[in-house]
Amino acid sequence: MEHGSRTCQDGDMTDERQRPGRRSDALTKARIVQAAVGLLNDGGVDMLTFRALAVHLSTGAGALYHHVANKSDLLAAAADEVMADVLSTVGDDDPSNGIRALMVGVFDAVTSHPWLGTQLVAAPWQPAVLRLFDRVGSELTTLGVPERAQFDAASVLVHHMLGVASQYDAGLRLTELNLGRQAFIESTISPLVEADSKGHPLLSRISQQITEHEDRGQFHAGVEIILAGIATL
Amino acid sequence: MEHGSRTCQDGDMTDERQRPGRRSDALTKARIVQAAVGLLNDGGVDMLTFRALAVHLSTGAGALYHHVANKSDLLAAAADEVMADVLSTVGDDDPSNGIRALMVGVFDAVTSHPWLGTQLVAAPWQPAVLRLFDRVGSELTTLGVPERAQFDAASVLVHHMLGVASQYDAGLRLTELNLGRQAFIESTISPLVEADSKGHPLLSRISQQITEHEDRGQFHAGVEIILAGIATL
DNA sequence: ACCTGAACACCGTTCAAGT
DNA sequence: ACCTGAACACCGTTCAAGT
Repeated sequence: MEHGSRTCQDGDMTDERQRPGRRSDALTKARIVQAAVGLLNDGGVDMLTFRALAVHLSTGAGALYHHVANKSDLLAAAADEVMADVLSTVGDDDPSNGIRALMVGVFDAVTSHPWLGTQLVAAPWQPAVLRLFDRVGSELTTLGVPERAQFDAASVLVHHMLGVASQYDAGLRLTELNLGRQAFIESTISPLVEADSKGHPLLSRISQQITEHEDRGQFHAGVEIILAGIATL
Repeated sequence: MEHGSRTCQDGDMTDERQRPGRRSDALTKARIVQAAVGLLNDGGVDMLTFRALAVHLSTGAGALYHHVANKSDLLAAAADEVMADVLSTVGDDDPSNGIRALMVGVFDAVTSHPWLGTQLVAAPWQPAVLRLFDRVGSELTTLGVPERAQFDAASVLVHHMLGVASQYDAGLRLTELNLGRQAFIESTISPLVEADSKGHPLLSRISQQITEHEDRGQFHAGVEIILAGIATL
C-alpha cells in the first residue's frame, strides 16, 4: 500500500514531498482530498473510510474533521478535484468539433474513475457538476446556440453523459462481482419479458447492448441525436 | 426493549389493523417490499433500515433475509414496485403525444418519490429502469422511430428524465436541510465564478434556474430538444 | 489551534438457537 | 422451513484530553 508509486499528480506546491501516507507537513484539505481521490481510484467508494484515510495520512480519524465538514463534503471535493483536472486537459480540438471533443473527453474520464459517475449523479448541484455545466455551456456558445437555450441544451448533454457513464460503471461492477452478463440477462431481463405477454423488442436490444458492451457507441449516438435537436433551436 | 405490543403471533385470524402492510400473515417478499416503500416515502433512504423495517413488520431483523437477499435487492424491488405502478397508470393520451405524456407522467412520479430518482440512477440495470426503458421504447415505436435507433433514443430520453428528476430531489433536500437557495448560490456558485477570470454566463443562468425552481420547464424544454433530434433519424 | 484516539450511536449481515 | 434477536464487524462522527 505505502509503496504505491501510484500515478498521482505531479506539480505539487509542497516543497518537500514524501510518499503519500508519510506525515511530514501539516494536514491540509488539499492533501486530504488528494489522498481520498487515491483511495477512491483504487477501490471505489467502499474503500474511502475516515479510518483508512487517517491511516493513509498517518493521523487520527478525528483530525480530518478540522479540514472537511463531513464525508459528503469530502466526496464533493474529491469529485471537483478530478473534474477540474479533466476539464483542463480536454477540448483542444478545432471549434467545429469542440463540443464532441469535450463530451468524449469527459465521458472517458468519468468512465475511468468508476466512483465519479455515481457521485456526480447523486448530488447534481455539487461544484464538480456546476463546473461541467458551465464548460459545456461555453462550448455551446462557440457553437452558436442562443443564450436562451443554453442551459436546457447543456442539461440534456450532461445528463446523457452521466447516464451512460453510470451505466458503464454499473456494467463493470456487474461483471466484477457477479456471474457475468449472460447470467445477469437470464436472471433480470428474462423474468421481465416473461411477466407480460408483450413483445418487448427493446429489452432484447438491451440484452444485446449489454453483451456487446458498446457503451461508447451508445454514447456517441446519443450525442448526435442531441446535437441534431440543438441544431433546430 | 421490545416489551410486547405484539399481539398473538400465531393462531389469530381476526386481528385487523388499518395500517397498510400490517397483517399477521406469514412474512412474504411482497409485504416486506410494501413496507419498505412506505418507509421510503415517509422519510427517504435514511429511514429504511432493517431494524425499523422489522419493527414495522413485527418481526426480527434477521427474518427479512429469508425473503430478500440484501439491502440492494430490497431497494431494487421497492423501486420496481413503484415504477410498475406508475407505468400502469400513465400514457393514455392520443398517440401523437404519447411519448410526451409518458415522460411527464413518469417525471412527476419520480419527483414525488424523493428517494426513487437516486435509486434509479445509482443502479441503471435494475428491473425498474429496464421496465422504463422498454416502455419508452414501445412508445417510440408508435412514434415511428426506426428500430435501429430506438435504444439510443430511449436512452437519451430516460437519462434526461432521471437527471432532471434527481436535480429536483437534490434541490428539495437543499432547501430542507440547508439555509436556502440564495445561501447555496453564495456558498457554492460564487466561489466557482470568482476562481477564474472567465465570464461564466451559464453559471448565472444556473443560479436563476435554482431560485426560480422551474425544473418542470427545464424538463419540458429538454424533451423537445431530444424529440427534435429524434425526428431527424 | 491542531491533533489524538477512544467512545458513541448507529449500520448491514450472520448465525446459533428456538418453533 | 421459518423465525428470533443477540452478536459481529464495521461505519461516520464526537469530544475530552493532550501538544
